Amino acid sequence: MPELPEVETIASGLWPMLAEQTIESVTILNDSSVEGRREALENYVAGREITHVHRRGKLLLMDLSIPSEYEHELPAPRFEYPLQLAFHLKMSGRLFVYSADTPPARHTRIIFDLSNGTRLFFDDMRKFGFCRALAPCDYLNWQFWQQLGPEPLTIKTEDFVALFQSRRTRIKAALLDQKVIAGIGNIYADESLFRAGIRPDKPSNEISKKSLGLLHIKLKEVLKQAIRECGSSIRDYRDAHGDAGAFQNNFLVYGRTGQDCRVCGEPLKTEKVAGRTTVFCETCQK
DNA sequence: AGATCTACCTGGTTGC
DNA sequence: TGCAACCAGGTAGATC
Repeated sequence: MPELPEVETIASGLWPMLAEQTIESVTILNDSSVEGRREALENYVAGREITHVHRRGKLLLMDLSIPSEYEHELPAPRFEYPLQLAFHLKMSGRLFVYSADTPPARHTRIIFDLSNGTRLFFDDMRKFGFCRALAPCDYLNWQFWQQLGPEPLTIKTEDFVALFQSRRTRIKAALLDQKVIAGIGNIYADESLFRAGIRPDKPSNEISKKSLGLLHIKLKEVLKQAIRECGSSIRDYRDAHGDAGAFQNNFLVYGRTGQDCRVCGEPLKTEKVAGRTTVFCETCQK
């Protein structure tokens, strides 16, 4: 289930394989895997070169070249954003590059044929993920993009603290809310709250500035370590090379319900918070 | 405003 | 063994 570190890993793994490639054609095998204007994906993408592959929150973004002879056709504002492909992998989405003769797999939803003869597959067993082609004007109509919160790895700690001091919802719900902060999912919410010693169900505005500052430090530590270890692999996740990550070996709470806390030895508790399975230590988290 | 529930979807696991 | 129920996950939208 790709969160920020997994999407970062996939983006950095894909970029060397996609650099300088032109998308020759797009084949849509499942309609619901396309979000936004289908004709944008069908009509604007073929013939473009992939100029960058990167990440924003949990979105994987591919910048595409806009040949200058077409620039005048693009509605204003023309230059706020590039022409992009945005992928949200949700739980089971994967991106792989295969050789030209590779047929679609059982769960392949979209295929991009590339100029060097390889093809980019967007596979997604559960069909929750999507690909969206965005002309510069399309960002205005995409609520999810417009409301996406700041990046946890670049926001200043004082700003991070302010985000959470002003909300009455439970801290875990706030961490998972992409409008508050981008890129955090169930794994890294639980892991960072444990490391900061904060109960997941504690009202956000009742947590001291000091604790919120510590949460930011621990969140960044966990995200950076996970990126170094190429993400966490549980069930479906694989990176762009089909390889598993290693950060799951560092989980202190996620998926460890009933097992002993690695710090105090008490059994870990589980509870639903914000509708999500949440694991924490009643002794270590206050 | 915030909490809770549902929908979306599939395959693996658990329980009878 | 067979089959039903349940679970995981991120986000949107409805309802209280």
